[in-house]
Amino acid sequence: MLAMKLSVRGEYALRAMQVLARDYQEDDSVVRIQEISDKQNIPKRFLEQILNDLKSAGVVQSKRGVAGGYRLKRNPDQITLAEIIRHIEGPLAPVSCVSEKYYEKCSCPDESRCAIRAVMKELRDSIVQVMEATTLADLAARACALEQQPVNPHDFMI
Amino acid sequence: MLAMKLSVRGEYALRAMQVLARDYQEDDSVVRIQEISDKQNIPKRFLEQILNDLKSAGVVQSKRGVAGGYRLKRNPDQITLAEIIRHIEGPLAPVSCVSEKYYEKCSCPDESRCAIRAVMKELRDSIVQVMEATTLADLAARACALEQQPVNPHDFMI
DNA sequence: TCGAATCTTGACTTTCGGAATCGAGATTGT
DNA sequence: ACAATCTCGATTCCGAAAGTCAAGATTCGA
Repeated sequence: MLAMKLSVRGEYALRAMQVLARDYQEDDSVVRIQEISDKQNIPKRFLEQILNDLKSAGVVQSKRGVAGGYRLKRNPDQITLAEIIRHIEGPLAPVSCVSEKYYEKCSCPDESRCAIRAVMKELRDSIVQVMEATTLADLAARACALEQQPVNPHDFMI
Repeated sequence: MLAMKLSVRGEYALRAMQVLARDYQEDDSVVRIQEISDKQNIPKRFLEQILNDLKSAGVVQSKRGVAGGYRLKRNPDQITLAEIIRHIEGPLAPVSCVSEKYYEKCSCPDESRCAIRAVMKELRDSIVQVMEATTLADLAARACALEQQPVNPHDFMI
């Protein structure tokens, strides 16, 4: 019951893309869906849906048949977390009356003078800031760095 | 279908608290639930629930009977948006594996070395930052300022 | 050419929580 | 006493998220 949470779907998408980012090579090597599913504990059928969405969004491409699988369509440093989440879940804005492209009127009496809306816009900006600034390449790099470290759960216990 | 959205419940809570903040006086004047409901287009019965939650959370207090109603329990500058949302909706973290008080293990293979988690923690921090920095007094002040301005929808069209 | 491994597509089911409603009760001021 | 108000718990309603399924299309290797 988190206030402003990412859906499971969105989380899976990020985790799957992280796998592809780490396996990314210039040639056209692909990763099987089963492998992603195994590595990340994601239900395979569900993952299919997600990868399909990301395919039509132009984030990944696929290869069918026996040696088939998925790969990123662009270099990992050209794909931001914001792009992924926007395709999988929709706008990043916390309320739809501050969304750029998916604006919807809210039920408050005077939106143009709504102070809450002004604050929500600030919030939106700082969310977008983080998500646009982080690319899949960043993610892969951080994952590598973390792997070098000794196991110490408390390092990341917040 | 917003990615990291506030629930309607949370939005109503903020709007209701804004009303109380603007009406706040040192004496113990109260605002009827009906009045809040009217001003903000919030279903009355639903608002009752919300105000009750905020009452047991110590944010508002109530007075029963004919001249009854609600008022803030503390000065508006002592109540942050974070506090309200946390009581109404729960932790502000985008994924529960980065929540301070409501931590839950996630399904990823190695949480202590999860790069996504590290980014989500950053995101969490910037959300918390905005929400803790804003008090109901700020909200009321901004609302006042906005009311002085001429109507110009595009000023706030994002 | 056949068959196995893989992606493709769309529909389907299930589960769950958010949103909203309701009724009966308790309290207070006049 | 009575009317206005808050109080509390139960209940309904609904849609979306999460997960499942079946049949089909494509590719590669034997």
